[in-house]
This record gives sequence, structure tokens and C-alpha cells, in this order.
Amino acid sequence: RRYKLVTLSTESISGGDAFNMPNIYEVAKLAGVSLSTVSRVLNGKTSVNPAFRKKVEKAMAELNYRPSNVARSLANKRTNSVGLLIAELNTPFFGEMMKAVESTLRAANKHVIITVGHHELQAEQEGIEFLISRECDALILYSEAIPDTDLIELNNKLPISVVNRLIPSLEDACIYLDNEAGGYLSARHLLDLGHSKIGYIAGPDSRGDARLRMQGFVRGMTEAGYKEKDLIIYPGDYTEKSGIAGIKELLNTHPTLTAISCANDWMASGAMSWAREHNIRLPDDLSVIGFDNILFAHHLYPKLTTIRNPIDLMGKMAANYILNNVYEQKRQIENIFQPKLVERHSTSPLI
Amino acid sequence: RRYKLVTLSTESISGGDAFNMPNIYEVAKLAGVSLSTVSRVLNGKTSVNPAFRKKVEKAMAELNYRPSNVARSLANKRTNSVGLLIAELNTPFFGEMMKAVESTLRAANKHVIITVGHHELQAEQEGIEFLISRECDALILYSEAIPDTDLIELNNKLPISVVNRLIPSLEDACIYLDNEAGGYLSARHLLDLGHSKIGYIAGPDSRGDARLRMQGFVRGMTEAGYKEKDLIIYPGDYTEKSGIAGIKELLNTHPTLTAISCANDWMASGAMSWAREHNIRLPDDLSVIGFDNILFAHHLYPKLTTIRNPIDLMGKMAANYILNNVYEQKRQIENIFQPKLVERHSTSPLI
DNA sequence: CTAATCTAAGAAAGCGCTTTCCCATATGAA
DNA sequence: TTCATATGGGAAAGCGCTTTCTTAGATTAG
Repeated sequence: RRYKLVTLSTESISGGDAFNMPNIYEVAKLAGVSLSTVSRVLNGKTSVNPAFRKKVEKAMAELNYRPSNVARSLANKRTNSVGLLIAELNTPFFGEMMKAVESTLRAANKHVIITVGHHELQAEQEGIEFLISRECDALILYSEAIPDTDLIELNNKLPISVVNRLIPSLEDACIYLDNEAGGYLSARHLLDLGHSKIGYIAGPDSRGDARLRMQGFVRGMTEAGYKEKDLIIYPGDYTEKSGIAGIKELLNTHPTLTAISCANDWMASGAMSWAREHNIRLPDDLSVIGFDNILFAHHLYPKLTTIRNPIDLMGKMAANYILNNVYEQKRQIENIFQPKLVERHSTSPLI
Repeated sequence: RRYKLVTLSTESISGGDAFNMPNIYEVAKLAGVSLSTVSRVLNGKTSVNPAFRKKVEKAMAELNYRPSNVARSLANKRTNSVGLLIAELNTPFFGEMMKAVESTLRAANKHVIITVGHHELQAEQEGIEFLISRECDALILYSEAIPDTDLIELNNKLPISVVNRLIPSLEDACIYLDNEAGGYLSARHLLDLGHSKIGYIAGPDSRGDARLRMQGFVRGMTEAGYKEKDLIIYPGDYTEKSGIAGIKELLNTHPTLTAISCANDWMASGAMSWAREHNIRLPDDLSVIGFDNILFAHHLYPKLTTIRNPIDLMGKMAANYILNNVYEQKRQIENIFQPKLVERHSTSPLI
């Protein structure tokens, strides 16, 4: 059943019967033209006699005509919907991404269908299947578990854009952060503040971004003269919990640490809460730096120094990529984004 | 009418669509039955000879057949999509709601289309228009600005469920929190801790939930013997900023205050950060209680005592309501939800 | 002035399903 | 055996559009 559009403005007088939507045929009849002509003025691809166009437009207005997207989709094999796969729905980081994707696409009159991957293979696969079953024209994927090869193959079926990941033979479709540079930045910041005993709480080795962040951190340290084998690294998994476990372990084995770099803000949050509970003054006794700059970073106490991950811009860019490649628009594409240090109050110079 | 034997592969817009999706006709042909029979086993509404069913299922498996949702929608006037209007996309509170709605509906093989209302009339109207133009079967609305009467009218056109709001003639469709009880709870908690000089930072008067929360707070206080006219109330607007402005004003005019109740967690967060910056010890010098229990409430320092608003359960319930009323399911519906006190560390007994 | 060429409107064939209507066959009662 | 009644499969008519094909009429060329 199709519903008549409800005018919600104050001046709305709903004259129409909700269950009697006019179709293109009725418009044609009222305008005294064929339905092909109506379709033509609707799509504006072919030229139409201005006089006819006027008549058609008048008829459309009179009937309060709304073309059916479903019928259109069936006829031209395009649903004007794009699928979005993200890891979490209730988290500010992905919230920012969603927001950017949604508003960009919506402005182009497309709609997005969202599914959640929960950081794991099966849910990601099911999500993608679901989006395909919904006949999306294209997909935007923040996938953590699906192998490159599968994504490459998927891209042969329908256009995809991959966020936060670089797949060699799919460079154009990948929108990602220079995580290595971010890791480097965090090491440099701590070094510049005079710290020398620096610990690192890493993300899960299974994730490319985590590996790169650590790699960048390691580069920063080795460039400063430290030996790689001497670096103090705890293998976390991006959760708040592992941040707690990490700081505990690190401080246990290396009590002289004066700074800790965390591969994401959640772990930094965990580490800070543990430190506070153990009467470690932040940042006087210990500097902590995070990564991502998620929404609550400045709600922590002290406010978290971190590395900005412009996920919103990346989401917008992914949407633009799809708009270019599926909907014939011409937008500027940038594939790689640079991280930036955001200095707040959780780090301070070594005294 | 003749049916084509092969789906012609037009030069696809999507670039690489080399797949010719089998349609129902091909399945019928392979199974040696008619189109109608295939459709019947697909929908399972009418009985089909088991032998035929087997053949059809085998053919479907062999061809890896996937029915087209678009064609289905056109034929039976149902898109299996429900629209969701929320105020913000990047915020944990609405994140929880989205998550609940999405997973509930997804499990029923429906999909949700999300739009954002930004707390203001025009965006909400446009969002609804967009959802209607997408031919959603139903809508779930967290609307703050659209008048009751418009929503009632809208409900005549297509089924809606209204979250966080009670509309008199639409009770069944409304899923809401007992905000008044929540406000009462917050007053009681502070009173029980021995506080007597209690300030209140209210939400915007334009919102029903804000009015009710304050009303409940006032009831708690007057029940305890305070005169309504003596209550110390600052008119905030639910933003962090107004929390800052609120505490500043309140403490300025009433320096002896020992506790502040905030109509939501954002304002509590603002108030707390201002307090910290002015060397007010929390909770020793000042107790603060929030409302909503949004995700970061326990990241604040000290961890925020607040009133739980089970928005996730309410989202799920709204989805169930739609499932009942549009998709012929039979789920238990509960319209009103009770708030609960969540005691953490931002409040303490008056010494 | 006629023939060749162009333009734009109309007719109709899909797009891939659902569903109504009709009818063949099976079943049961007489 | 015969007639009435279930049962369930097949034919075909949509659902509301897009797009190809056709053709009438306008325009230009010779």
C-alpha cells in the first residue's frame, strides 16, 4: 500500500484519500498526454515540448503526484539505497561516521541501510548478505574481519567503498587513515615532552590499523635511538578492560614508566581509571595519550590528549566515492587522511 | 504476454554486474512447474504439493535464486522497511535506541531507514517526508517538535509508533518513560542523603519530558515540606553548555547549595566540569545527579549518579509494536517504562 | 515542390513478482 | 457409475514505472 504524503505544515489541509495515490497514468490522462511524456518530464533526460511540460507539471501538482520509488527501482534496476556496514551502532566513533555518510547521501536523495558487524566475521558476512538482499546499489564497509580477497570479489558484484583499510588492488575504493603516521605522532609527542620511559598498549594484532599504529609508534621510538627489542609493549585488544589490564601489567613490570601511549581512546580511558584508583596523579605522575579522539575523550578527567582520527570526513568521502561511481556525480576524492595531535590535559612535560 | 527466457544483461550502471540473477521464471522452468507454483512455495501461504515443493526448492538452490524485494514490494505494496526518526546520529543515547530498533527489526527481516531530526521542527518534518517518499511501511518517531495533532493525522496515513511521548488519543502507539517518576526519584535520592539546599537545572520548557522531570522533582521536594516557590531552579536546555551556565548561576545566587539535580546527563557533565575547574570537590562539597544514564556517564569523574532511562528497551518495544500492527506478529506490548536510580560516585551523604 | 532528415510524442514491451480466476484431477457420497 | 465438492496447479492480469521502437509532423535541402 502506498501512502499519500502528509503535509505537516500548519496550513496543511489533507484533502486526499491516503489510499488512493495517483499514478503516472492518471497524471497523463489529466494532462492529456501519454504516460511516456509524463515519464520524460519526470526524468528530464529527453527534451519535451515546453507546452506539454507545463501541462504535465500542472497535472502533477493538482493531483499531488509522487512517483513510486519501488516501481522506478524495478524498471531501472536501481534502488537508490546504499548499504553501510559498521562495527557498532551505539558508539560515538561510528556515530560520527554514520552521521557523515547519512547526510551526504541524503542530500543526494539516496538512503542508507545500516547493519552492524560487531567486530566479527560472521556478523559482518551476514550484514553484507542482508544488504545485498536489500538490493543496495553499493556498499560502504567498515569491515575488520573479512579478508581482502573476499572484498575484492565482492567489488566485482557491486561497487563498494572500504573505510579504514587499504586493499592493494582496490586502492581507489579505499578511504583510510594514515595510522602509521598517527602512531609516530604519539611517540613524538611523548618524546618531545621529555619522557623516556614510555609504555605502549597495543590494539589487537589481527587488525591492520592496530598493527600500523604500533609500527608508527615503534618508528618514532627507534628514530629517537631506542632499540626495538627494548620497547615496553602490552598486547591489548582495543577494549577498556584491556586498557586496565595493560596499565596494571606495564606498571607492575616497569614501575619507572612516566608515560603510556594507547592504541585507542577506550584503552586510554581504562588505563586512566585504573591509575586514578591507585592514586597515580594524572598527568603529573603519568602521561597518557590515546588515539581516535572519540566523543567522550574530553569528558575524561583529565581531558584526554589523543590523535584525531577524522572518521567523519572519511565517511563523507566514502559516500562521495559511491556518488561518483554509481550515481554519475563528479566529486573530488581523497583516499588517505592524516591524523593530528589533539593536546589536552592528560599529558605533561616530564619534570 | 510472453516472458523472457534470459535476463538480458544491459550495460550495467554499477560497472561490474556480470551476474545474471535468475528470476522466478527460470526457477519455474527448471523445476518444470508454473510461475505461480514457485511463488506459492516462496510465500508458503497456500498449500503446495510436497513433491512440487521439493522440485522447486531444488531448482532454487541450484540456481542460487534470490527473490527480488523490489518486485515483491511493487506487487504486494509492502516494502518491508520501517523509517526511524531520531534526534541525533552520533550520540550514545540515540545509539542505544537505534541499536535496539535495528536488531529487533532485522531479526524479522525488515530494514530500517534512519533520518535525523536535530531537535527541530523543520528537520523533523523533512525527515518524515523523506521516509514517506521511501515508501516505508511504518514509522518509529522520536519527535520533539511536531505537534500532537500532526502526529495523529500522520497516523491515519500510515502506522506510527511514538517514542518518549504520550499523545492522548494515541496511547497504544506511544512508548514512553515515566519522566515524572524519574524526577521524583532524583529529589528523593538527594533528600535521603540528607541534603536540604538542593538546586535544579531543568530541561527546555518546550519539551514534555523536561517538564515532567521537573514536575517530579518538584513533587519530591514539596512532599518533603519545601514550598514550591522556594525551589531553586535554573532553566537549562539539555546542553552541556547550559549545565555550565546553570551551575554558575545557581552557585552565584545560592552559595550554600550542597546538591544539584540535572534534568539530563549532558548538563550534569557540564556542571561537573565547571565545578572541578573552580575547585569544588565532588561529591564532598557538592553532590550532582544526572538523568538518562547515557554511555559516558561512568566515564565522568567522579562517575555520575543518575536516573536510568531504558531507551534501548523502549526502542525494542516500539519495533515490536510495529511488528504487531503492520507485520502480523503477536508480541507483548508495554507502553510505559519506569526509571531507576543508578548510584555511582557523584553524590554522597551530607556531612 | 518533393524528398530526405530530424524531432518529439505515443504505443507497447518489459522489470520480477503476487494473486485472482479458472479448470483439471482427486475424493467422497449417493 | 455419476454427480457434487475439495484441492491445488496454471494462465494471465496487474503493481507503476522506464525505455525502445514506431510514426506523425516539422524542418531543411535540392
